[in-house]
Amino acid sequence: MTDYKNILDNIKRYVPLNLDDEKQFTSIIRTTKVKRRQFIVQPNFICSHQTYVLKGAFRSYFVNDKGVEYTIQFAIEDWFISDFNSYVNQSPASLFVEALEDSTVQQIAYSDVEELCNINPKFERFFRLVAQKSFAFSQRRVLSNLGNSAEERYLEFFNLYPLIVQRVPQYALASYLGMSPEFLSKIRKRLFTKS
Amino acid sequence: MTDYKNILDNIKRYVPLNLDDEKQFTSIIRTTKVKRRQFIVQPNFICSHQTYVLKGAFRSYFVNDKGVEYTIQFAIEDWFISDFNSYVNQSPASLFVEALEDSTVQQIAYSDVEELCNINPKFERFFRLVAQKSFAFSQRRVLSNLGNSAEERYLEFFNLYPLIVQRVPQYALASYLGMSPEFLSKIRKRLFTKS
DNA sequence: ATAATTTCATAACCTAGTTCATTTTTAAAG
DNA sequence: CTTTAAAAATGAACTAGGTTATGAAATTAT
Repeated sequence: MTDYKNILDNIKRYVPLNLDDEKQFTSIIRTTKVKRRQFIVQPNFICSHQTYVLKGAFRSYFVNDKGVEYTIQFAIEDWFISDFNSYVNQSPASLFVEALEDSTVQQIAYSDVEELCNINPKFERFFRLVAQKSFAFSQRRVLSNLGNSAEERYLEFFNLYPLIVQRVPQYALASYLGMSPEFLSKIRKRLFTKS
Repeated sequence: MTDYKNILDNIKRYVPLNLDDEKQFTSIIRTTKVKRRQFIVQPNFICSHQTYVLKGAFRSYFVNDKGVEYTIQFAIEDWFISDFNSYVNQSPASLFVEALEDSTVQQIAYSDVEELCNINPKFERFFRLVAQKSFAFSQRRVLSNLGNSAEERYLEFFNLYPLIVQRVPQYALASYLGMSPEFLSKIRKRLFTKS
């Protein structure tokens, strides 16, 4: 008995769906469980699916040649995650996408999505609106990285996503915010003793 | 006698267009000339158009409360530019978009674009693909900012966009790359005297 | 429970990049 | 042309944040 309500509600925030539309969409969903520390995307493999998080938490990250990690995205309930560059170009991934907790996900394959978009413009529209929103969001992150100090970036993130801050390891958050874990620790101490 | 070939070719890199499609699209284009230093988008005004650069150069940037500028994007011939966040949400802009040279642009209004997408799925698809590509690109920039030193970021940009480097003022490039103009000057000297 | 492994905190030292002030060069506008 | 303004170069003093190292706490697995 799989639960499609969450993901359908998510889509309906962008486009109205009737029962046929819903059936079309759910027919391409595959629900899976993923264990903590398991990878759903790995470098050099093509990221063939977009993953919707029904339950759990994930992060995507890049590892450079010196072994340093850079977190690109977190995803908890009701978020999509993937190596988006690999997904849209169907080219080899450069990121890891790893479960931070035991999770349940709903996956949709690239080819199914493209076909669905072809036969039903509502979904074409949905994915356009999502991509546009994602792009606008990413630009805000670029700006935040350019214009804010480490402490300001942490505070901004904390205010936007208090739930994520509590759920992900500190080193992962530091690597998302563009600072060393030691420095994030220092910032937190400073803020804590101040208040 | 306006030239629509460039912008149509640009679209046709993503979706095939027949003569009717082309007419539909060109009917919503408005061509204008913009003088150097003129703004086509300003903070607090809604960014009602997307702008395609037929001839010339632009940059979009944010100015913080201390008056420091942060460049979000450059655009030369065959690029689109706007305050995308303002455009997609039709909310007040936070960026300036300024002509760096005397330019000719082709603009399309938000409402026309949305209507066009409604009546012709080809354009819905085009804008989806562009938004997806833009998002993937922006994520790569985030990663470059996180993982590379100032010199590496400059070299990466130089290799990708040698033409832009030659055309835009150095302080604007520095503010795009996330470093002070003084430091960019130092980097260039270092690289120049080395080779 | 308890051993093993991750994660986090703390501190001393270090450096990439900033800031500020001044000079030189380049480009815009009469 | 020549005047004026904007942009770039240079260098000295400074700092935000990184690096390295070590021990303490939490989690996780046995």
